[in-house]
Amino acid sequence: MQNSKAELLQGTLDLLILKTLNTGPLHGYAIVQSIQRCSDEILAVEEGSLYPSLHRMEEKGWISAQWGRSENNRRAKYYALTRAGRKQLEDETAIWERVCRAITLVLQAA
Amino acid sequence: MQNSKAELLQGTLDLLILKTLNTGPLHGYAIVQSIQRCSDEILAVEEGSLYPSLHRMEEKGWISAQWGRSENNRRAKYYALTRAGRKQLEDETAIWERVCRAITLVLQAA
DNA sequence: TTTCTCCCCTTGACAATCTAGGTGAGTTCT
DNA sequence: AGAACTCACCTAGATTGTCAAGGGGAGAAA
Repeated sequence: MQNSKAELLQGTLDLLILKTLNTGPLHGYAIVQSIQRCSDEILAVEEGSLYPSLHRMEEKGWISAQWGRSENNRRAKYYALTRAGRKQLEDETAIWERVCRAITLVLQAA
Repeated sequence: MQNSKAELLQGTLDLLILKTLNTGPLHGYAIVQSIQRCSDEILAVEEGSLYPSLHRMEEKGWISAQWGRSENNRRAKYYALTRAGRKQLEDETAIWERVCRAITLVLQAA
């Protein structure tokens, strides 16, 4: 419960990463920047959250990793969605929409 | 990550409870039912989550408790929003809307 | 009197995130 | 050439919130 600093909703990080990778492979550092940019600088993913999440999802087979070189000529690990990952992205998106709608309903109750 | 069973988004329980109490004092059992009903049976609050949350918020001064009798003539602890609780409700509602919008933005990105 | 529902509670496990570090390689500045 | 900075990776430990799984008592209903 920080003051007004941007935090993640627990449980949404995997979804955000999967979605970010949906447009093509990216390395970790770029994923953070992409999420931050796409969210209007509201969401800030800490590296201490990012890498454990990436490793979890790789283990589960949702993403695959491959070493390469970044645009800045630095060694970087590129992550790509697998078929299972695309399925997971669909599922989690549906769950998010469902729960988000439910919460909104409660907040709009008389 | 259950199959399709309704879960809470971590971090939203306090908000849901505060909002539910906004219309008037309720006892714990009734809070659960109210959230469930208002959310179209999507959100199910476990008692093992509810009571710790209520006690946390009482400790923080957002709600106050008072023993009474339920509609069914049973002893029940009624919780009511305090002034600080109303403020907290406002704040958390704003944060939710902000973060919810941010996530939606990411999910809608090309 | 047995059973059911209502209503309260706690303990321990678990999962996700954050804090706070650390590494190394390439680039830029002085 | 050396220093400082950025990019990009990583991990250990603490913290937090939720869930699972219990338990108890009192009123109502069978």
